[in-house]
Amino acid sequence: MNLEQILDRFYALPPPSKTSLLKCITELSFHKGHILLRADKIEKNIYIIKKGIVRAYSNHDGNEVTFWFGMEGDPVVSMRSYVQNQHGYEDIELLEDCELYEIKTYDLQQLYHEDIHITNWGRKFAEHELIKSEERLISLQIQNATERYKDLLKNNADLIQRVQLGHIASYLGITQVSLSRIRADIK
Amino acid sequence: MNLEQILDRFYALPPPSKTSLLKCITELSFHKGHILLRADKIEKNIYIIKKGIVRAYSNHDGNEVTFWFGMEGDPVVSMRSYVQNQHGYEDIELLEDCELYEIKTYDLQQLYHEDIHITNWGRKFAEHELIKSEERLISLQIQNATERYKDLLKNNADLIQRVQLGHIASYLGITQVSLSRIRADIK
DNA sequence: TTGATTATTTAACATTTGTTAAATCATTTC
DNA sequence: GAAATGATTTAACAAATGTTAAATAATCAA
Repeated sequence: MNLEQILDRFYALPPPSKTSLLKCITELSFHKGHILLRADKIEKNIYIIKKGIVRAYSNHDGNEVTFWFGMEGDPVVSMRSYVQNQHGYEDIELLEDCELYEIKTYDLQQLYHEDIHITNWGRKFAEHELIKSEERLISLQIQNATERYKDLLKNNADLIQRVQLGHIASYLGITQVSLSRIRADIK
Repeated sequence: MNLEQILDRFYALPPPSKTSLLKCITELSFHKGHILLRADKIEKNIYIIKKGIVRAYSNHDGNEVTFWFGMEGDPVVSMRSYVQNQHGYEDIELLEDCELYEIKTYDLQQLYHEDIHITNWGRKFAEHELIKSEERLISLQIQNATERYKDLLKNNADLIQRVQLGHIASYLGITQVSLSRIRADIK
């Protein structure tokens, strides 16, 4: 998926606005294991994944809890930095070598006050992320671990291939031992 | 809290823009037990609570799961209707007699394409809701039920006074019996 | 290829949470 | 205020998930 297609997914920008937005964006890449965003920092950039896979995790008295995965086309954002200019709750680690688009938050915020199309793009971007967050919240609350794992198998089969099961288990809110049991049961 | 204060919480609008926005808003009230939004409908309005308390719940093979409470100052929105013009996942029920501000979504969307200040208001509104959703998501995944109940006690003591414990238990993702045990334990 | 390292599964037992039913407490209505 | 209804707690047992440790499988580097 190329950058313009990704940007259009949120909101179709007229060409001059798209040009302005593209000016804030650069490409870069990092190796597997790199920590892209840190919980204790106010992050100055947001990212979109061109290639690769990442996870967001939070430290909870000693053990890491993975609560999000990002893949090709997904935005990678410390929301608290982006929205409230405060440090966030998550570290974000690259689980593969990644190619990323980087957007400087400051430049983007400037455009939000100059170009109503880009403001609407930013609005749709947040709304899009909000829907995803709500859907995940409801699935966490309504489904049990087995159902959530089956959903993941159905909708993100490649994720399970590309990410080690310890992270998947943590994402599902269970231990790795429990996930092994679930996998054995549904065979 | 009056309406202007509530609107300003998301984004401080210049007076002419605020006037435009206020034109889309009317007041109304309903009695306890009224179903304000329905999962199977595309909702045409969004609401802000002036007075009262509501819950969002979803039906999962027979039993209701409460996944959100709204109180004074909170927006009440079927996000899937508002963002994607599709029916949502939740019914919303009034747990007390309520006074509400009603905003016609269609009028608001018009303004999003006419007035950049209102677009920024709408952007901040979504971003604000996104942060709340992410915080809840992380708390659901990181904390156990006892910790979440203690947090609720600390941050929303009045909620526990105003809402019956069956709904609170469901919101915490446990049974009412479990919640009773937790309450007995932490005494 | 082989040995070392890392990831995943399995087993045994402990703890937590769910289920059902009954008991207690609170609220409403006549 | 007594009876009836609804909400909450308690008890006993069942099911699910966690914990620890060992066994197996997969991957990597010399």
